[in-house]
Amino acid sequence: MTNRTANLLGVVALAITDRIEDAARQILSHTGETPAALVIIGYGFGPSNDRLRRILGLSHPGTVRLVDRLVADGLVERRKGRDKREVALYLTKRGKAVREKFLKGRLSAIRPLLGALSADEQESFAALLHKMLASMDTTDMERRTLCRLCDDRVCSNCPIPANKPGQGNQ
Amino acid sequence: MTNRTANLLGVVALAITDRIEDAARQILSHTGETPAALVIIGYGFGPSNDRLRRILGLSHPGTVRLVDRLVADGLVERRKGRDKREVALYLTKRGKAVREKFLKGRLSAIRPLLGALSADEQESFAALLHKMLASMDTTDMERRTLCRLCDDRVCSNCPIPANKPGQGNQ
DNA sequence: TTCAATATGTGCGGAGCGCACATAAAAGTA
DNA sequence: TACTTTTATGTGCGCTCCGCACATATTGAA
Repeated sequence: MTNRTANLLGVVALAITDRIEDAARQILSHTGETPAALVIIGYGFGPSNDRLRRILGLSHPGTVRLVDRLVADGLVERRKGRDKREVALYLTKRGKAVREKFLKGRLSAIRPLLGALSADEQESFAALLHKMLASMDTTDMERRTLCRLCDDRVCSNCPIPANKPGQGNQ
Repeated sequence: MTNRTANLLGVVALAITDRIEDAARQILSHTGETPAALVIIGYGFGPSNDRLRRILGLSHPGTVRLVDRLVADGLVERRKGRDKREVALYLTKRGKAVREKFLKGRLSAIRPLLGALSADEQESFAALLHKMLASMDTTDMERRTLCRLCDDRVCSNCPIPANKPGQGNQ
């Protein structure tokens, strides 16, 4: 009964995204793709507006306005990019702190659900999740989109590495 | 490494809700809690505005406007409730068809991810999900909120039954 | 009968986003 | 070099979804 399993997975997914959104709301004053933007920019490679847009899956103007809000909140700063056209986005000190808080909050929102499983069960569970993710055939950009809320420091042996050799850091 | 597992689960949850939202967008002309409203009302017990509100986790005015949109689209009709105050919400024929389409689309959005697992693995996976959900201690209303997108026809042995004996159907 | 509780609805505004358009810079082409 | 296309950013405008404050009608309780 794949459908039964699919339905259960749907419930867990909904429960978790609800919880993560709640956590984000308590930390940030903005919702939508704001936390994702914070995570992506926080990798420190200075993404352009356009690069950020592709990862978040937003329209271009939507991304500009999102960055506007982050700048207004003092979380992000626009620096000069490689071109005179491009901007390069970086987190401010405060932005880094908020990002940190969100990543912690996200894991804290998820962890309780795993508490019901024994250590062994958690291992099997992780292996199954890993297998599911590894089997998705996605483009490089889609992988970054999937991982737009990830805390990469706890993601050892990432099943969907967006960084292929020779591509640099993001 | 609970955090690693939590992170993996977060990615899968995000992937699935993204896919479900995409599916919903192709079927409905509205987003947000609209699909959930359709599913809940579709159980046919004629929920009041206020009851719907509590399940969806929206404000009261937000719910009124949501129902307004559904009525305008010809998916929902407001009938007389038990009081002269209450309304009783029911799906129209078209509403039922759209609900059906959404539920199918939702499962279709989730299923591919399970395709990577063998039948045995799916069984174990379902058991683990079941255990996680069963362990959550939630109120009756929170359970309905969790299950607000569920297709209850494929959910045999529900880990979080919102219907306790003697409570009727929803 | 008076007052609180319950249920619905409205006026208004804000957040988040997309479309159409404008502008600047870089890259390609004649 | 001059012209055109592509790339990257930003603006004007409006839409959707939603919440707060407020208004109204009905029910129940004192």
